[in-house]
Amino acid sequence: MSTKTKILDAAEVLFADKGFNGTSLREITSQAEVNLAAVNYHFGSKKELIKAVMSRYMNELSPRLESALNALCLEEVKPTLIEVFSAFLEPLLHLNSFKDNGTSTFLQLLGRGYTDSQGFLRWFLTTQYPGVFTKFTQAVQKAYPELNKEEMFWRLHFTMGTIVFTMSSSDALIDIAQNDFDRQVDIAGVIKQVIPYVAAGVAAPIVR
Amino acid sequence: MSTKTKILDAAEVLFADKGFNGTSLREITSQAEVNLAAVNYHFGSKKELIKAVMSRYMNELSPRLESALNALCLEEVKPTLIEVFSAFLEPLLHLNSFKDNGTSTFLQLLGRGYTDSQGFLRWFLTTQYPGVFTKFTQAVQKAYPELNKEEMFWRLHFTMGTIVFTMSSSDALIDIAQNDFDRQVDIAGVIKQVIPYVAAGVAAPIVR
DNA sequence: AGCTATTTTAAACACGTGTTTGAATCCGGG
DNA sequence: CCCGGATTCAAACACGTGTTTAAAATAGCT
Repeated sequence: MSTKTKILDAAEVLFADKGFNGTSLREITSQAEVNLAAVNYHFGSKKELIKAVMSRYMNELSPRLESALNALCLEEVKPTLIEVFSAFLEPLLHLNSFKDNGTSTFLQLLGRGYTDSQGFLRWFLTTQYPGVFTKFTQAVQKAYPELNKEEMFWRLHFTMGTIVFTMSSSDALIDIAQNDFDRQVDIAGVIKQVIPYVAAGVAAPIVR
Repeated sequence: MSTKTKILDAAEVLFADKGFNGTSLREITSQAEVNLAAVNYHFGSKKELIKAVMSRYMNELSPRLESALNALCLEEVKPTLIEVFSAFLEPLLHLNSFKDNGTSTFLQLLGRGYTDSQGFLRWFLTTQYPGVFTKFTQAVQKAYPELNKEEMFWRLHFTMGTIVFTMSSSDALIDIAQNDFDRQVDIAGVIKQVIPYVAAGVAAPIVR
């Protein structure tokens, strides 16, 4: 396995667990069993490494997600919000076959990216992968046309928050749930629980 | 104004903006115009300062919140979920008269506390202020008794995520909203938008 | 094999961090 | 007034950070 890959593999789990600022290059390189300088040699800087970690996942996810949402937009029948959000399920779970715990890791990274480092990652994602966002809002608009632009803006950000925040602490939550309710829970189970929640939230009656 | 207060005042806005790990004691003390060593003298350590910042808000918030939720539990009529979540409104907005931008700052701090520093703040809050959590779950249980313990666990955490995450990036979101929709938005407006969302989410049909 | 470009390595650099120290200063009560 | 505890202050400490350097090792090609 190449040094680059070893670094990316080690970095993504540490970043997901302890945040970008909370993870040092020395932790990453010793976990990856490579020299400290290798990060700057192969990636240039820590910031570029962060982008590379995210890109590896986004390049796997975004084509599948875009085409799933696209299919929804092209159908002649109006989709339900449940269908819109369910369109995320297959692409997200596919990350598990792309990498062990891929879904969970990616969602945790997404959560980190929103809060760490003053949202530079939000800028990175929206500028580098704009297609996902536009397709998504199109799909929601089609499912729930009564929602005006501003209401949709807020509800989609609430949804983003629900998903991202839940997933960024999903490991801890799953632990608690398994202890308290004595029941096997995995990331797919959490996602299936969250879909009705966000769908109902977006579909909430409009107050004006 | 006492040195202790000057430190707390400077620390809370920096913590809210850049996170706990992302804010250095030197930033805090120079903003507060006090000597660097004052933090360790008055609070002992940075960790204790974080706790002190949160406690100042929680001591203001928690009695009002508990009594509002308590009132809801004691009524003989079953409350709606909207009413349960609206119980948060007055206590939260009261923080604005306690301090400039108090509501926004506190919610941002809460968001930071969940993601920064591996959730030691979550431990701090749940152990130091358990009343809020138990009263809250009691109120929700009364409003929606069909929800079993496990489903409620997840939906309350989804709700927590929505609130906390939205608020931790509320400044950025409010900026975007004001530019894109040419409309004045404040933190109270965001809270009023989020209440129907989370109420609908918690009230979503149960899938078993 | 021999040469070149790529990669790895250990060491150092410059800086930022939280914390501690001990002297200087302030302030209230006898 | 003057003493003594509380507070402030500049300085230093010990350590961790991302990055850079230049030499050593490796790999690939003719």
